[in-house]
Amino acid sequence: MAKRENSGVRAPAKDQAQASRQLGRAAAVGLTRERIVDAAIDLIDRKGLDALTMRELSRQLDVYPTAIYWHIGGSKADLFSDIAGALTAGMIDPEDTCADWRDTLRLLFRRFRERVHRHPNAAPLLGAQMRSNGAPNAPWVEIILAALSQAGYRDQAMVDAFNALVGGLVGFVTMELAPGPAEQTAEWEKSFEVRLDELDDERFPHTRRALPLMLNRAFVMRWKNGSECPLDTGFDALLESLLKGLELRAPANTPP
Amino acid sequence: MAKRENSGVRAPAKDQAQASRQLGRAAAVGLTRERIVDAAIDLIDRKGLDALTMRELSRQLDVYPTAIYWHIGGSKADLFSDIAGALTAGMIDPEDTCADWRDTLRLLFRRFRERVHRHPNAAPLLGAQMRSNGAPNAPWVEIILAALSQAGYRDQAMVDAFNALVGGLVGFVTMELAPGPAEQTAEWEKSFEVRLDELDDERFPHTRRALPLMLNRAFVMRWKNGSECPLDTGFDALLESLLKGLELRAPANTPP
DNA sequence: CGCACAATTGCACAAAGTACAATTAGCATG
DNA sequence: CATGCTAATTGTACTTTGTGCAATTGTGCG
Repeated sequence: MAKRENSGVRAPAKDQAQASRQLGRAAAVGLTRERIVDAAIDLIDRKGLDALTMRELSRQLDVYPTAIYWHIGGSKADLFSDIAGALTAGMIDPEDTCADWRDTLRLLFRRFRERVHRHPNAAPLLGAQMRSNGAPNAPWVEIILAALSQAGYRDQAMVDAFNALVGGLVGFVTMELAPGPAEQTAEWEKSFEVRLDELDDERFPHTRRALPLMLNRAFVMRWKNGSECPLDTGFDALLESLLKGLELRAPANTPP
Repeated sequence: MAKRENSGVRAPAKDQAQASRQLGRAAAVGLTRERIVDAAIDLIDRKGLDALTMRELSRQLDVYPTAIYWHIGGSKADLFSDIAGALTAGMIDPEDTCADWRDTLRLLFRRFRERVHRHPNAAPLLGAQMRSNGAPNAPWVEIILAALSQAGYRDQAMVDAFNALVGGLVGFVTMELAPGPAEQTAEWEKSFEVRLDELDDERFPHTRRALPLMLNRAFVMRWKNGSECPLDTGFDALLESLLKGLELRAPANTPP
């Protein structure tokens, strides 16, 4: 089932520069893939990813749910794809390269993280979509590869380094913004502090010592979302350590 | 709504060492949190995360859906929590430490990845659950912190390094195993190769060159799942680079 | 003017999460 | 052995969601 064959009537082309002709409220004509995706992102930002239902989305657009399907094609998954595409589109422009490959990568991934943090509720989509939007021509792929080439990487080692960078850094952000089991606050914090006191000083000395610094500021030790409590310095540590490591492990060393 | 107050009858204690007394098929007595979670994991392994519905699960257990609720408490999210807990439980035993802190971390994260790869369909749960299962006493937290201490890290720098390690490596595995927009194969591969030929050699020279090595072996350039096409060497590159970087950026250097 | 097609309405259904009351099973106690 | 009390489960029923499909309207072109 769900075989998406090119059956007769297809969704309109993506680049229809539709005349947004004057419309009273949102009646007969408007409703583009773009408008749908924008509304979807807005909805996700305001009410969370779970609140994005076809019906609610259609309500926002003042249309019937099935009208949306006509534009985005088959299924809700397609909408997700479009959303992920819209969020990553134009994230990087190919001219943003520095003399030093390290600076190029810093710029690239810092900007990526900053952009994702602007839509924290949509983060799960991005992480999931990292498996092939089918865009081998993404400009940032070329940028990363060029930087790695400059660092002295070739062939398989270059691909490995690429995966290390993308998987590690994008993965970090995905986890940082990962949604949790919904709502818990006061009662939860309480039970956490209780377990804190139960911490065996013999078996967990380091954990015990570091705990004040880790509460809500480290993975597994937090109950707040990464958008409320960002892990800025952790991300920097990952980025800088990774760059340092890549530099030293490069087949041809290039001192700063 | 969904306020989970301690209202009267609660779910049974987690440690009920229930006598699994002899039961014909699965009628009156059996049905433990443990049995439910096991069946859920089995279902996820066989049919994917989306196939885990309360109704299907209840069918597997030969019970009514609501019987499950009685055991796991309130909602499906709680079941997810339990599953994530069961998957990570006993992953590491506290005695697994090596003389060199680098070896300790290698052992820890390699084993983590291996364990997650045994249940690839459940990977999204793990990533999401990395935000506080409410387990500050997880043995592996202590192990990591101890290793970092051995490496010369203290206080905030230690926490940052902790986040870098966990976020980067766990994030990598999460992304590696991220599920995609379901089914696409032949038709897809075709359109991918077409875009390959369209790749502008002027603008994307590195991408073009590396492409044969990257097809299904690099993020964004693959359509297969990470369980079909694991990114082994990429993970190793991340792990080793990160360790190298952490070593060199440690407040107090410790040569190998 | 009318016809083909783009865009949307309106309905309808199956599947899923889960609340709620009724019922049974199992054990401790009088 | 009857009698409760609570643990465990059965039935039922309601709501929300994704989505298929036929009917309907709007719109530009010959």
